[in-house]
Amino acid sequence: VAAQNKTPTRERLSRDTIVAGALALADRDGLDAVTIRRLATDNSVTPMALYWHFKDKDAVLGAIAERIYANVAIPEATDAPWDAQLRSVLDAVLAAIRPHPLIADLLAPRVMRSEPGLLLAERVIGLLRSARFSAAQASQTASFLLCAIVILVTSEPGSKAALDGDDPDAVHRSKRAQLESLDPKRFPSLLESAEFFLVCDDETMYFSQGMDFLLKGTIGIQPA
Amino acid sequence: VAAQNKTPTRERLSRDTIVAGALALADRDGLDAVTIRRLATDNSVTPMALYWHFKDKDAVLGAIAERIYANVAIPEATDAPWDAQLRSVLDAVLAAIRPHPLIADLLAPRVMRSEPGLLLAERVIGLLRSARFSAAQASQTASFLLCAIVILVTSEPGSKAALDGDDPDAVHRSKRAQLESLDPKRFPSLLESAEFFLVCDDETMYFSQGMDFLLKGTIGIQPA
DNA sequence: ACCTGAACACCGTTCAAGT
DNA sequence: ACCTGAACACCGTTCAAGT
Repeated sequence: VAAQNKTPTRERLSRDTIVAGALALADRDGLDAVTIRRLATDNSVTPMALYWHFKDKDAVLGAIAERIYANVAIPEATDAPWDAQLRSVLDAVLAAIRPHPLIADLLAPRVMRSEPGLLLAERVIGLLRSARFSAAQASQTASFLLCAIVILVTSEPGSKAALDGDDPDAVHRSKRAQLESLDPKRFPSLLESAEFFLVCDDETMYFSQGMDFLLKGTIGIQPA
Repeated sequence: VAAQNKTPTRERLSRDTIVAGALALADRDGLDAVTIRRLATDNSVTPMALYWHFKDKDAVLGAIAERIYANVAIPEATDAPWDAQLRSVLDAVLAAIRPHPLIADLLAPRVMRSEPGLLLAERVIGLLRSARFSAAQASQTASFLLCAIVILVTSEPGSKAALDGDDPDAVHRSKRAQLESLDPKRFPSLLESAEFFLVCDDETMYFSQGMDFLLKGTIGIQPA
């Protein structure tokens, strides 16, 4: 039952191998599976060994987040309009987060806690400032935008993130049953849309619409 | 150190008193403080007593979420334009969630898992359908909107939600120190906006702008 | 119906000690 | 520098038993 994903010939423990293993584990079994003791056994080591490489569990989680933010391919600044540049930055963030729906929640609170995340924020704030956003508006909008991309990923219908339980099919069926048993008089619109809470018919559409929303919202509150 | 908030003359254990206590505890000390064993001692009872009233811990958390969604004063349907009505519905959601920044994360994944949450979704979907959104668009936009309000609350700068640690002042100071030690060459915009990540100068402004964003975004993706 | 006692299989973390 | 052993103070949950 327990999958061993360690290298059979283990040299040494390192921050990098710990984080890589933790990320893979979280992507497969969810964040709850990431435990100090589990990481230890996966690396054929004692739990306390991890405390030499990381201050505590939170530091491990922080390192996972940092690794993902470091993976964002922030596009170079161009002379394109600010909103087009913003769009491409947000697209890059989405591309980096999408492969990790199960750990997306980890990311939102940690943007401002790692260099790569701060660089991302710097870029977004800069673009907003160039669009005449005040310092306060820019910082608030920037952090909202980054969090919003996270919820776009986590709340994609039918994604693994929604099905927190162990058996995805069972969760799916029970949700469907619950939705279809609703009173049609009280929940007419919900029943019409029920299936779209369970599966995403068109992922590309879903995400491009989400990004459109974020862009339109940002443009909508742009100071005159 | 341990605050006892039980009624000295304890009659009986009930779902309602358990949930009320859990909510108060979470609002004060955060979600991590909400533990079966803590709730038990707060109610002068054995941990296992709770398992008669709730299936498991998740059911307790679900009941907390339901209680908050039940508190949303959904405004009556009027003949006002759909976007004005949407705005007032979202305002009602915000008003219900704002007092509970520390448990806001609990709410997003649980909208569709309680009657009051489903009623809310029904209402929002209905409004979007009346604005010619497709069934898929409407359901996706509705759940995004509800989650977005949550992140508006949780990511309010300087709110208790951001300061997860025990000592809020210490966290605040360390964050400020970290931000101000950034290289001005690489993080010019961030440094300009630094203080707005730490405190919110104008809460009313922050939330009204956030709601404007959500409305503009929704209108922006409205089908032609 | 409502609650307790004892027990199980987990956690994160500290501290002293080993090499 | 890098890791182990033993121990502490917690968790959620089950299961049989009490009233």
